[in-house]
Amino acid sequence: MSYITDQILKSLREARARKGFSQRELSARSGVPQSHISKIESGDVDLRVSSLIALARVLDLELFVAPKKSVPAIKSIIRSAQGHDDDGEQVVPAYSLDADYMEDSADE
Amino acid sequence: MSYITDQILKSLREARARKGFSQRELSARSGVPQSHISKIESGDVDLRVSSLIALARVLDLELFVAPKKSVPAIKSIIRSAQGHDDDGEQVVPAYSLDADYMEDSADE
DNA sequence: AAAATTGATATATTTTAACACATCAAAATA
DNA sequence: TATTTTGATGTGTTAAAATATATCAATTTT
Repeated sequence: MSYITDQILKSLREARARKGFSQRELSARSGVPQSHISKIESGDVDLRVSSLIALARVLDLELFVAPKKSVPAIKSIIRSAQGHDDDGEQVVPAYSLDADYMEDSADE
Repeated sequence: MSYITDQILKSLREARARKGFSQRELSARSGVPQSHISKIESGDVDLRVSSLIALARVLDLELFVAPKKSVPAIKSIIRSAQGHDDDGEQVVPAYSLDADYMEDSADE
């Protein structure tokens, strides 16, 4: 179903979205072809570590290996790192007072 | 020089050592050929993510992606996780009172 | 409405990881 | 010291990642 971890997959997709990169832009910056990025993000390719690192680099992510037992603590750290702004990049605002987009909407 | 991160490489080697597995035993448990493990540990192969995950699994490690800025905190957690025992597996004792091995020794 | 951008998908080719071996010197064990 | 185990290395084969390139429907933008 997916050669890669859900955590990694999710992080890649979200990080790209957060940066506002299209697959083509990420491709240009990382050197990985857009068609390949698409396959990677959909999880149906067993990519090489170098490819993963190349993408992570551009997305300001780092690849790791950690003892299983320290996973919960690490996930908590990651959560807070992405959560509220803190030295962070431009955090896309969930809403904006002077905007006139969003006629109406619901979820997320 | 090395397709993979130093952190990952080091973790793989140390985890195997900690568990007292030979490359052949790790091979048997993970399904990755011994000859390949050797190449991987010496860092001159751009392995696939599935291989890395297979090895990590056996070594009680997990593969991750984290925001660069949270790296220091994570490394600190990892350090303490490997450091002193804490719910940990069998931690190989540095010395033992009723043992008659180790005529003499020094470091580590 | 027209134009541009986006993610997904397809094909053909090249590159290389992964495999199954087998061998070897060095280190550990008997 | 003889034996076993270890990590490293090599060869040939196979499977699949990675590439370049092109296309397409669906959005998004102008």
